[in-house]
Amino acid sequence: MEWTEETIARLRALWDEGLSTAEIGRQLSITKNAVVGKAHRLGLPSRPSPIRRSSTKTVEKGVEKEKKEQLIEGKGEASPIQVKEELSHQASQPEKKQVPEPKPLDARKEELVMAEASVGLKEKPSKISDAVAVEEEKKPTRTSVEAKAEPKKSPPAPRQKKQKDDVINLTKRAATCCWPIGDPGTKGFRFCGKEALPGKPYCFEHAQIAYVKLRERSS
DNA sequence: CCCTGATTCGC
DNA sequence: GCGAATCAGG
Repeated sequence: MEWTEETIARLRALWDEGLSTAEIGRQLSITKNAVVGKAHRLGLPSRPSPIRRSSTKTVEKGVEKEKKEQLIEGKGEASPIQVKEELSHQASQPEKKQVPEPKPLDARKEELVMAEASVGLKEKPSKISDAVAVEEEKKPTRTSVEAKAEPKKSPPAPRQKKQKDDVINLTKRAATCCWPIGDPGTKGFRFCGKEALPGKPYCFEHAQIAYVKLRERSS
C-alpha cells in the first residue's frame, strides 16, 4: 500500500468522522488491518474498543485469562475516552502553555469560523439550498409528515429554552468543512473551512471526494 | 457467526 | 513502515 498524502488525509478525515476501521478500509480499498495499523502509527486517537488488552505483553493463547482479569481490576486503567476528555480539559485551560497542536478540534473549528467571518463568505448562499436538496435526496424515507410527528426526538435538557436556541443556531449556522489541508503539526496546516453540507463535516467539493467510493459501493 | 478495534511480528 | 494474523469484547 502506498500511503500518499491524499490517502493519509482521507484516512484521517474518515477516522475523525468516526467511521469504523473496516468501513474506512472499504472506502480506501484496503483492509481494516491496514487502516488500524496506519492509524496507530500515525498516532490517531484510539476509538472505543471492545477489547482491553491491559497487558501489552503477548498472552499465551489465552491461557492466562484469569491473571489478566485480576490485573485489570487492580489497575483500573483509564479508557481512551477518559484520556481524550482530560486532554481537552487541559487544552481549554488558558493557564497552561497553549500549543496550537493539542487544541481540541472544536476549538480549531471556532477559529475557522471566526477567520471565515473576518474574510467574508465568498460562496453564494444559493449553494446551501442546493446542498439541502442533495441531502434530502439521500434520505427519501422521511416525509415531512413523519418529521412533524416525532415526539421522542426532543432531547431531555436541563435548560430547555436555551438548548432549543442552540440547536436552532447549530442548524442554521453553516458548519465549516473539516477537510484537512496540509499536514497537521506543520505551519501551513488548516482545514478547508468552506461551508459544510448540512449534517456533514465537509463542503460539497470535499464531500464528493470523501463519499465517492461509498456512493459507488452502495449503488 | 457476525461485527468491532488493538496488538504482534514477519516481512 | 507495513499489514495479515491473531486476539478479544459485543
